[in-house]
Amino acid sequence: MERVTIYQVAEAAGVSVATVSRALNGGPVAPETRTRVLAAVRRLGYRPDRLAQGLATGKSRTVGVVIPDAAGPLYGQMQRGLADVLAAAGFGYIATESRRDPGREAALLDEMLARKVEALVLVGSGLPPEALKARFGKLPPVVLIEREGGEAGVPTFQIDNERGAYRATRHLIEAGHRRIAHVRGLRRAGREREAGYRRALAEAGLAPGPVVAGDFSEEGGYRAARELLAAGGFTAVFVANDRMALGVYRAAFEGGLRIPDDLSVVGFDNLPFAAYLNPPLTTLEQPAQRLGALAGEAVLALVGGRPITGQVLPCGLKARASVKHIEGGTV
Amino acid sequence: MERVTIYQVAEAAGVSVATVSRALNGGPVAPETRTRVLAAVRRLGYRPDRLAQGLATGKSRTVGVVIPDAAGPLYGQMQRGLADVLAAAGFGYIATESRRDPGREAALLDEMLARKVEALVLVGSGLPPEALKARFGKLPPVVLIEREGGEAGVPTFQIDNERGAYRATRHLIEAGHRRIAHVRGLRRAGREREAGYRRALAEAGLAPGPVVAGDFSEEGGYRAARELLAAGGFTAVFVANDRMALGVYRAAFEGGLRIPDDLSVVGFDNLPFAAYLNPPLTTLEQPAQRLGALAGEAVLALVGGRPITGQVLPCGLKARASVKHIEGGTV
DNA sequence: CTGGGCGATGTAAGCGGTTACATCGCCATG
DNA sequence: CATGGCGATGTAACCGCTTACATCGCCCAG
Repeated sequence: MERVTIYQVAEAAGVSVATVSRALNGGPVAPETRTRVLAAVRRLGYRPDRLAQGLATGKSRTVGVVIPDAAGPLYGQMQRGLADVLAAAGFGYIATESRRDPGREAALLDEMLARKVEALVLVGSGLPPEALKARFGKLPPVVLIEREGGEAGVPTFQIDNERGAYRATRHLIEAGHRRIAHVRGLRRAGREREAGYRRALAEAGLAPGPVVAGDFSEEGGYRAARELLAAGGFTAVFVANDRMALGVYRAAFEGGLRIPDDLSVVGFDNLPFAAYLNPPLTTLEQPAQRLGALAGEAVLALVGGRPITGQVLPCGLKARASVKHIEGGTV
Repeated sequence: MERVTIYQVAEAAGVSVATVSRALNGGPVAPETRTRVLAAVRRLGYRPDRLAQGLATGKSRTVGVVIPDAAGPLYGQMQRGLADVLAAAGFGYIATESRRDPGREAALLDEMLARKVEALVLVGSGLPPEALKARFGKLPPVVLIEREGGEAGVPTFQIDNERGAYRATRHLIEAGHRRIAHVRGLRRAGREREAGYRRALAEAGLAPGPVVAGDFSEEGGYRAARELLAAGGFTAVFVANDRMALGVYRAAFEGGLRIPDDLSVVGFDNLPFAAYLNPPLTTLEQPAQRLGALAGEAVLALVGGRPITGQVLPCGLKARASVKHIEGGTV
């Protein structure tokens, strides 16, 4: 691969390499010289070597993204938002999965630091920032997405899980439900959604219905729902995510319960399938792509030395047919 | 950030930088010296700068991945397979979405080449290799996943869509169906699946039922199914992917048809929701993670100068309750 | 005893850029 | 007319690492 270097461009344009570099990076160059250089660049097909640039400047124009689990359905959207704003600014990114394994995560970070990433985007659960600081000493700027532990100067972007869950639950209450069960999720999102659920109930003077733990998977939702149905005593259930809601649908069907006539269900995430279930699932939409885009802008700000603060994004209720307005009644 | 360089390690260990480099990279070094160097490395927390290494060796230990659409549900799995084998070999990767936009794709490749990727993994549809060659001249080794145009020396890994579709259709035929409709997908996967469908039918001496075009989305499946149902004349339908199958479920329900009693359905992909639909959807499972892993191994082989050939992976039928065994009858 | 060979190590030249500093005209000013 | 200042450009050092080549002991064979 006969790479074209800046020297060849310099020679072709009849100037020095310094001038070529300046012409390319907006340094002080006579307009006429600049066009000559650019012409040579084009003619030769010159493309600056990012590695060499990085070595010389200490900047790699790369950001590292660490995510617990890339298989999540919303991750794709988030990544898209992030990638777009970064790419527009000429930044590349390297992304990797931590699999929720601290050792693995540390190794990934090590590798990223070796590649001189200019910023780190940490998504979801993982090593707490203090642990990182202890292990790695000085770190490049960090942006957190849906992750705890953002101190001052570490912008955190997240979905308002608590408020979303609150809205979901309120939606059920307003539909006339008085006994509302909950299938809980995992980790922080799970806790926050449960909190919102409880707040809505408390505010309405209602006792929390049965609450059972799930693991965010279809199977987990299914098992949780069976447990719930065995107990009975509720007319609606707020499920911490759509995948589990699917399991709930299944358990309800097997139990001979019709949704929403016998049981109303609200999910969370608004996955693509939600609108096409039978009945269509009422759920909360997460602005995942926007979350990614905001994080990307935060990265750019931080890299540019501008301070920036995080944000909590609301999620919107998608009311569909899985919730029934009732007068009374109990499973 | 006071980076520790190889010079500091050399000084601390009382050797020259060359020796440090050799000790680290398995060059000829006296055992005693090596331990001394490694001790210094540990003590100082030295971490080689990948950029500088890359510049010096011409190798970046990075591979570039281009994918049309990262939001696809199977992409996460594929990426996991790929990332794992790459990471185990000390390779990082930069991934980006082309959005099926040739201009964008070309720009991405340009950026990757500038970063001196040692190999390219091209996923799904995109610029044909000849176009790439014309635009970029010499390219690093390329591995194709689910993409056309692999010539000699360009290993291609793909799912056996045709055979999968054939199996799906056979499954319906064996269940007694004689009039089998098809909701077609897009691009190559769509064409291949349709081909398998037609082959199974032809082989069984059956006429292809109504075939209507879909776009792989729930909505597309829904619309296609409505069109199909308006025509009628079939007892089963093979849908080119699970998401569209969901739309078919919806249309069937709205049309008052019960699945599988009035209509049998087979999908493709085995997305997580498939097993939890009502009824559970019979579909074909794609070994996406394995596909990624194989591609990763191919990259490693190519980078190591070993030739390697592509592979076509079969997909397995997950028989579930959306198909009914029948004696006769027509919608 | 001496020269050759070999393994361990050091020296220094790149890799392809950026950039501090020096140089060089040229023009306005005193 | 000499001088200072300024914009455009060139020179060369440096970023952190790898590696070809030189050097240096040391051991063994002649």
